[in-house]
Amino acid sequence: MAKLQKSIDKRNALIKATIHLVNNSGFHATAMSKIAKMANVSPATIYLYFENKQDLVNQTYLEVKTKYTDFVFKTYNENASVKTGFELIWKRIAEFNTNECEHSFFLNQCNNTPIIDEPSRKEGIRHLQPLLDLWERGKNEGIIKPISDHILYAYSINPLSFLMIAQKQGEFKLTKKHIEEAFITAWDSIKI
Amino acid sequence: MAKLQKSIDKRNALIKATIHLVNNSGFHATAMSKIAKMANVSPATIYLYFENKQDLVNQTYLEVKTKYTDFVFKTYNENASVKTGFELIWKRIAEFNTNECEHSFFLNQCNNTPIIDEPSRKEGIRHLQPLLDLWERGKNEGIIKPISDHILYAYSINPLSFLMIAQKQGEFKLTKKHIEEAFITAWDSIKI
DNA sequence: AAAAAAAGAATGAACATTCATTTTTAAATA
DNA sequence: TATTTAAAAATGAATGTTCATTCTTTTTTT
Repeated sequence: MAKLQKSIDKRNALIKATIHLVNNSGFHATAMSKIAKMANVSPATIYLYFENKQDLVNQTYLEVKTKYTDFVFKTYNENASVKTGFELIWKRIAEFNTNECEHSFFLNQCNNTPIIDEPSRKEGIRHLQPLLDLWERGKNEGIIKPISDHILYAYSINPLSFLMIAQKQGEFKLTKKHIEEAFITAWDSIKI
Repeated sequence: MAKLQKSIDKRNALIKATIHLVNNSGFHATAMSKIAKMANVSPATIYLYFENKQDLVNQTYLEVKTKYTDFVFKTYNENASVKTGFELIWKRIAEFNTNECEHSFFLNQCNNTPIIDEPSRKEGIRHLQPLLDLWERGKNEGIIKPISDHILYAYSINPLSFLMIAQKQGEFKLTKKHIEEAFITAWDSIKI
């Protein structure tokens, strides 16, 4: 194993452990020593890869968010119709929420609590720019309601996060049928 | 001032301080000594009112949740039509989210993170029983989509929480006009 | 003056981070 | 190729701080 690879493996193990522990106990209840143990390194080693605990969580957040964005737009095609384009993106988001539940839950926690530094979180929903552009087009074509992107997001995308959390908490099982119903509901909420 | 009243005042001050500090720093980053200072009591005094920190937060959660539910159904009338009934409840929830932002944010944090004991959180959306009953009626009348209550909630109620958080984070200003647009969107998402 | 409530200081545990050493790596030399 | 060696990486233990909770004393109430 090459030197660089080994380092990356260790860093990845630390990030994975951070996600898991922060998800289940929260930021401040997660001790560096526990993260170290789960990643099979010494606590001191963490500080070779990250400045401090806050830096570790900030970097984890950025990494997960990038992974999310990449996944979501992987299959997107700008030439599709507004509805088809929306469906492509929406279904990928749903897939990410279902299959990468830990990542998804972590992102949510970061977005809804004061875990993360303001600067790291401040970007808002701009990382979904292609979706915002699609909505813009939809508004121009008279297909999408002429309302704030935040409201469009709140009604068509954010509900998936709630369903994912409800599922994690065991209140609810998100089946394929539910996903289909949810998509129709999402579209009904933003279409004219 | 009667003895009992004084105690209640002190307890309320503690709960208020807890909400404020947990909102801005999270549960584990909020020291009992800071809560005490903000409530103008000694740290030791907290333990006359609450068993420990976890108990303080659990009780705060239950109290805020009760306040929320009471507020939301205060103006509700079971005899109204499904759409009117929904509007009555929805608008009250929106009002609570806007006017009692601190309470609302606190509830959200408790629902989306591992702050709260499982038993305290486990109730799910059942505290909104009159709304669930209304939806049941709406489904029977063929007015509301015949889908899971969790999905109905995710699309018609939960978005308000997202908008409230976006507002708190300064990304977005929730105006009266936005509220109207959001209501229409909520109804569009669940009506048949 | 006895009981209840409240206070501030004390205690002990947990934690983030750093320190002093050891182990590993890989380049240089034979 | 085998051996040496200096640098890099990793470690476990130590450090100093913070914090929840408790203890002892003081203040307030009745």
